Amino acid sequence: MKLPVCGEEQVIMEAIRNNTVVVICGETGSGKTTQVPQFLYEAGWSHPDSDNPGLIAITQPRRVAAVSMAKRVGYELNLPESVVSHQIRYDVTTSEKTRIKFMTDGVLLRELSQDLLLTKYSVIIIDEAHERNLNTDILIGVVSRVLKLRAELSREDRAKIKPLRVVIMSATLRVSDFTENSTLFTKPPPVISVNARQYPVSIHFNKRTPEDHVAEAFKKVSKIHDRLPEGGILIFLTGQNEIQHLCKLLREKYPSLPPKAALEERKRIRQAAELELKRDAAIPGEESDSDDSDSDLGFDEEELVSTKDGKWEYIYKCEYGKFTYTISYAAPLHVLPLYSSLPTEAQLRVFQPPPEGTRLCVIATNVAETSVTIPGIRYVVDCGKAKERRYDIKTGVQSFEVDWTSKASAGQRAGRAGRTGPGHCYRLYSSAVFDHDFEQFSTPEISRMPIEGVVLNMKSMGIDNVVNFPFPTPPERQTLSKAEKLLGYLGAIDTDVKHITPVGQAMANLPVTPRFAKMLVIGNQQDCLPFVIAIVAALSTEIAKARRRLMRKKYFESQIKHAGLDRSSDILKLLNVVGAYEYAGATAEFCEENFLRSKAMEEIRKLRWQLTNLMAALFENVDVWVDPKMLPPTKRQIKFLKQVITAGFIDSVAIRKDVIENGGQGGTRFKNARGVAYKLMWSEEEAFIHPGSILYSQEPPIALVYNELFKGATKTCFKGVTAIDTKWLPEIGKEFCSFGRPLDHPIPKYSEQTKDKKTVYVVPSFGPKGWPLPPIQVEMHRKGTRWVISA
DNA sequence: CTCTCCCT
Repeated sequence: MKLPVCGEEQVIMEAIRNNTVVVICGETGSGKTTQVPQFLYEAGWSHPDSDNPGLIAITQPRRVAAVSMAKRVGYELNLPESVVSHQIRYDVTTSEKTRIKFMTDGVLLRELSQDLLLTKYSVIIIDEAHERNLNTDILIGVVSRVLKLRAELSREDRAKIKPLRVVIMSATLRVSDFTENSTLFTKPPPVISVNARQYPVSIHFNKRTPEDHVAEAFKKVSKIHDRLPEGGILIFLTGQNEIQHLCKLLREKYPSLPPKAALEERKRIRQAAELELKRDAAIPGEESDSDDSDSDLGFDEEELVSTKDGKWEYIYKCEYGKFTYTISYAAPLHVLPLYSSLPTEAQLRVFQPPPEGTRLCVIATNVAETSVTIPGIRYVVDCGKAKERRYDIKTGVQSFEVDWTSKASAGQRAGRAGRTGPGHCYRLYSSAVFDHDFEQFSTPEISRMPIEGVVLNMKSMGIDNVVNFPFPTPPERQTLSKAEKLLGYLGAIDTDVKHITPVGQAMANLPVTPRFAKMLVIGNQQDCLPFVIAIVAALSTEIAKARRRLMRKKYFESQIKHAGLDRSSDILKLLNVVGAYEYAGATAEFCEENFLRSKAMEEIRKLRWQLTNLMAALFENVDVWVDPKMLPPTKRQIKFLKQVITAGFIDSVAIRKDVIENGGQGGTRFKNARGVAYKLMWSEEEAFIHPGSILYSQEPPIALVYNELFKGATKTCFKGVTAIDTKWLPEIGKEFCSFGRPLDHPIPKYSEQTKDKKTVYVVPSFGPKGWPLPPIQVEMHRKGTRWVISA
């Protein structure tokens, strides 16, 4: 079958020739991703002698897509991967012969900070723009400026610089944020719509919206499986727990062993019934009336009446009439979970055909909405909800909340049933809920996330005035200023003019979030850089594996083991884990035994290599290598590492409530951290050390820094805690500190001879709320008539 | 004691 996009080749190519920006809309299955690069290639684009000699670039939001699309196009054009290449974070196949390059959008953003004009390229195709990912949005903004620059330079010297073309591809028609945004494109770009190769999907709404969508999904899947013709079922739920629960229910009801004999029996009974009915139908007046009392499935071929002791009673209907029979088995269902933290092997099982005589039934999260396409799906069951990460920009508190998805995303989910043939989508909510409670589109990522990384990246490209940046959807002013403030605390930008500093420039060269980049640039002391790199690599990757309930004790033991000598930091515990993993030979068995996700550990390993090479390349006098037999840090190094961590999280300090209320001194004695409240810098709420932290079972520290702050069902908890010494704060957190008057006790000491220097105790106050800290000793000197604290 | 999904 010819791809729908091929019918539009003329229109698309003409539009690209006549416009610098073109938008192409076409749902999954239209073939735009694989075909548009080929149209360009075949029309001579990227050919060294042509008018547009630069490469054809296609960006993807996901690594797998970049790699597999490059393979596909290379295969279709019969060209090697040195010509149709890909580049993702850890894998490049480009060569000097490369003509078409697939890459993740993050890769192109990084290239932009090296070469703002994108001189290598003649066309940039930005795919999946409808997903509104952070990187894609930023890319569209930057590229809109590059277009103008290239156009100007090309007018001056056409022989040297050619204009750039941009193609934005979207699966939905939500493109007005791009087309009608005059700060982005002064003249609205043309929009070309391509039909999709998609079969019709009938949508069935529930009459009423149930409280418990898992129970409702169970009922619906049972009905589909019992009554409807073959075809895979895909169920959308919100998270791992729900998925595992439904898996268990369905596996109990429909054991996956295929009782072949029973299946044949069912077929035999039905055939016999049909024959008999056919014979009866020949007698006039004996036709049965086909009432469709159960039309909610949209089928009435076979109806399940009741089940008793594992016996199933069916009413079988065909064009000749109706027939009732019982059979004593439950047809097997091949039930598979699918969510992203599942090991790769488990995820790959959904692509294999289910065992003979069983029906595939995949229970998935949002992964199956965009990134994973499961073959053979004919029925979709959609709970209509999705789990979303929320981020309170003012307080920095994160939470996970389950809410209705958008109409656009419900449409995507339904579409999954129409890839191989006509399908059905059962929505476990009423059409009234859909009409009234569903937003048209999901909120773009940029409106939901902290963006200090993006802002630093823009500053490094020379964009100082980020407020004027042509965002497809501008983030809130507060989000932007929060990002600039944090970059100020980290020393990455000048606090007055908000211009990038040399340190900031160095940080921008590192492919990690600014906090972690800060830790790297200050970490090259006392031979600590390899440790800092390992810590940053681990923090940048999701490390922990979901714990199994039965193994609670063992898990706890392994936590203690991982903590090693120092038990005052969850982050140093990560360092120990990385070290132990490498020492054990980086095996999957080690991960299994120690409650780690091997996928994450491999990612950490690759990231350590990347960061190590980068640090060595970026900084003179940095001499690091990846040592698989990395020894644990010494006591002195541990202290330094904690100070480095403090610097990275200097705006995430928390102090014990009882200590603050006691003027910064003394406080209550606690045996463990259970119920011990901490005060936060940016919120009036209190927070607690999570029971999963290594610090929970010890006397809680007076002060700590945390990686993340999470709002759970009952209270707000820290994630990734490091105990710190309040004495460090006046130095590491200068911008947050002020000092009160010298204390009378202990008595100030004056230097013997000159009397123009004295050592005194002062009470520092820290943070936006002026928390009193335990007194520290400082040296003061006389300046004119006043005493000032020496630097 | 429970974590949707991605990326330099």
